[in-house]
This record gives sequence, structure tokens and C-alpha cells, in this order.
Amino acid sequence: MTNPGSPPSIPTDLLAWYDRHARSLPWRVGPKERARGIRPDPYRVWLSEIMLQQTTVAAVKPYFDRFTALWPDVTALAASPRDDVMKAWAGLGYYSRARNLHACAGIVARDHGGRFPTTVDGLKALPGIGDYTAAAIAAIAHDEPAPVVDGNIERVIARLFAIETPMPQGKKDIRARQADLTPRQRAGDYAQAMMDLGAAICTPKRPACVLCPLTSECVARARGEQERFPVKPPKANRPTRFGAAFVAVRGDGAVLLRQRPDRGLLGGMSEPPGTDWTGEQPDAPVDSAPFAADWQAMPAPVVHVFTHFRLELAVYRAAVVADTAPANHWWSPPDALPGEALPSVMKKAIESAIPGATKTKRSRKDAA
DNA sequence: TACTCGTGGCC
DNA sequence: TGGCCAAGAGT
Repeated sequence: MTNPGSPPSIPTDLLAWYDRHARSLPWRVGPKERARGIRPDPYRVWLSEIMLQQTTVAAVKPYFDRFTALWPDVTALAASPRDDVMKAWAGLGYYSRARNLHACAGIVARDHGGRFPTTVDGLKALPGIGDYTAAAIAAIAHDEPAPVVDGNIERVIARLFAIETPMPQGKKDIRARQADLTPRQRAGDYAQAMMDLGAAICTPKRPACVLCPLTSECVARARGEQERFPVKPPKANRPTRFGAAFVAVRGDGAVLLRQRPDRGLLGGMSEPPGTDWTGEQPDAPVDSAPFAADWQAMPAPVVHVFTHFRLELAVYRAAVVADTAPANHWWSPPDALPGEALPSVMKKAIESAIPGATKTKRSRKDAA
């Protein structure tokens, strides 16, 4: 697929800009080092790309540092219990990424001798690696001229060529444009340059066109309607669901937890026992408690917004005397609670019942 | 294809 | 304040 209208100066101008303005990131080999022949570690490229899926750079940084300290290479990650990975991922969201991360590490360690495939097709065969991530790893780690298209690049190209087809149908055209633009040399730097441009200059709102190295080549800019692209359909409404969570506290401060099923929402993560989440306010949630106790309702529900619904979670607390836990439940003592695989919504629920319980002693002291 | 799947920051 | 958005993948 070729697009004769693509000015060949776009990759050249962009790489010249990148040489001066590349962001310094923990997982990145910058253009200067890259020119000296330093190659990125495919493990670190892979790990960062998985973490960065639908997630901001600022949110990823501390997780990337922790993961690489705990697991310096893919063999170490594969050898670790999956629950340790889920605990380290807690709070980052999209938990299927953590499950697939561990599965992928196992396959690379056992079936590929600890080395990642170098081709797009080989990478795409691995769990958690789709079109974008396969192209990104091939380009960044191996300088393969694979067409990388993420949300940033989609926006940049939609504006450069004023692509009117609404997303996601327009992705096909954008991918063809990107395949045509991607240079045979410095494909990894080119992909990262496009993403940096989208993140820093060609932003969704109020793009800084006066600072853009491609401003003279941008069709949308020439028409003065850069913010109209990419064209997207209107979004569906977010319904509200209701549920209840039961925070049982033992005399020593331990909290009763259970593990969620492996698939679906928050799959494989931990939580206090609770009701299902439904579209209606439950009449008597206490009837659904894991056991009879003096359940005290917290004054306000925890409100949490997921991608496609909003949750109002009524939280109940009870002091209980117990030396056993129901099947598939366990008592998590105070010093273990901050390290549990608790998604943010469940940390919020526990915090509303026991302020400070999910924070480490150090972070509590730092906050004070 | 269209839906599911988290979280936090921004204006 | 709430809608939008972020280096998407799996089904």
C-alpha cells in the first residue's frame, strides 16, 4: 500500500525534532545512545509497552521501577508466583495485562530460551501482545520498520492528512499511511518520535502547532481545524451499578479477604467479601454478608468510575472474633494488607471502614 | 464489529 | 463537576 501524497520530508523533519526534544524515560534508549549502537533491552521494552497500554507515562514510571527491581529479566519474572505479580500490579488497572504478562513471561522463558521473538508475527502470537505492541517492540527493540499506531500516532496522522473517516474505521487508512511513512532506517526512533510529538505537541486539546516540526505539512492545520481530528463517534452513557462490601476486622486488626474469579472485571485480584453489583439499590445488603455480625454502615458509599459503568459501593464494617476463615477467604494482618493484590476501588472501600489500613507504615508517616 | 476491561489527572 | 483522555488486547 502506497500513498504517493506522503511528503518524504515528514520522517526526516520528525527525526531531526526528536534528536533535540526526545523525552528521557526509564525504559528508553535515547537517540544519542542509539546512534552509538546501544540497543534497548527487549524485556524492558516489552514490560514498558504492556504497562503503557491505555495508561499514562506518569502512572507507569513507579511501577516500571518496582518491576525491574523485583524482576530484572524475563526469566526472573517467569519464575515468580503469579500472585506476586498481581500484588505488584495492584493499582495500575486493566488486570488482564498482569495475568497475560506472567503467562507471556512463562512462554518466552520456557519456549524461546528467554529471548523475545524479533518479528511482528512472532510477537503477536504471545498473550497480551496485539497489533500495536508487536509493532512497537519490533521497531523499538529491533529497528524493524513495522507500522506503529497508538492513540498518539492515530491523532497525529489523522491531522496530517485530515482523515474524515470516524474511528475506529479510520484506523485502516491511518495504518496504511503510517506504513508508507515509516523509514527503513531508525524505525524505532521514528515511532517514538511520533508518540512524543503526539504527547507533547499534537495534543488532543489545543495542540501547540506553532512548535510542531510538521506544521507546514499538516492538512488539518492548513485548514485551521486541527482539533476536529481524529473524528470520533459520540460515547455511550455510563450506567450506575450498586453493591455492598463487608469489611470484617479481627481483634488484631486483620481484615477478611477473598480472591475474585480469574476472568472478568478485576479478575484474579483480592477484595473484601461483597454482593454482586446490580442496576438496582439492594433492599437489605446485610442479608448478603458473609456471616452474621454487628455490621455498621459507613456514612457514605464509595463511588468509583470504571470504563463503562459507575459504581456505588455501600461499605459495612464489623468487629468480629474469629480464628477461621470461610472457604476461599483469608485473614490479612495489618502489616500484610498494604501488599495485597487490592484494586484501587477495594482499597477505597477498606479505607472508608478503617482509615489508613491499606497504607504502609512508611507512607502513613510520610503523609503525616 | 462492538463490547469489556481500571485508574488518575486534567480542564 | 463530569466528561475526556492515556504507548490497546481479548473475545
